[in-house]
Amino acid sequence: MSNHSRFNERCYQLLKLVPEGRVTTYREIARALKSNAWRAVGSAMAKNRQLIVIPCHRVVRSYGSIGQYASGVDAKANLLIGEGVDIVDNKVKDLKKHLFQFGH
DNA sequence: GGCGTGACCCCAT
DNA sequence: TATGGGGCCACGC
Repeated sequence: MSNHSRFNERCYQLLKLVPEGRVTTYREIARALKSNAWRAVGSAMAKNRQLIVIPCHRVVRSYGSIGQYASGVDAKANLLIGEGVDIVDNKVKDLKKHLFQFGH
């Protein structure tokens, strides 16, 4: 385990584990890191410049709202829909169905 | 070495 | 059912 990594990078590594058609939440990532820094997780995503390598479009809010995205919420919604996630009015229709958990 | 900021969360009106 | 406000943490200046 490299606890030497920056918090941001640990978020990215976790995010890479989320497969297509699945989503996770800012809170789940923080929880997986044994932290309550959901805020910091959001900041980490915002600073992500490698949109292709790091699929931050698969991160949504706890209530299912898709939140924000560097290229706009519409792009985020379309990407998710393209992966098979049901999106209605910028919200995940059935979060429980698509939610990927890191095993806790 | 302190302070503001942000792709958030949740409860109380 | 909609909003408001307080709280949480890492990062950069």
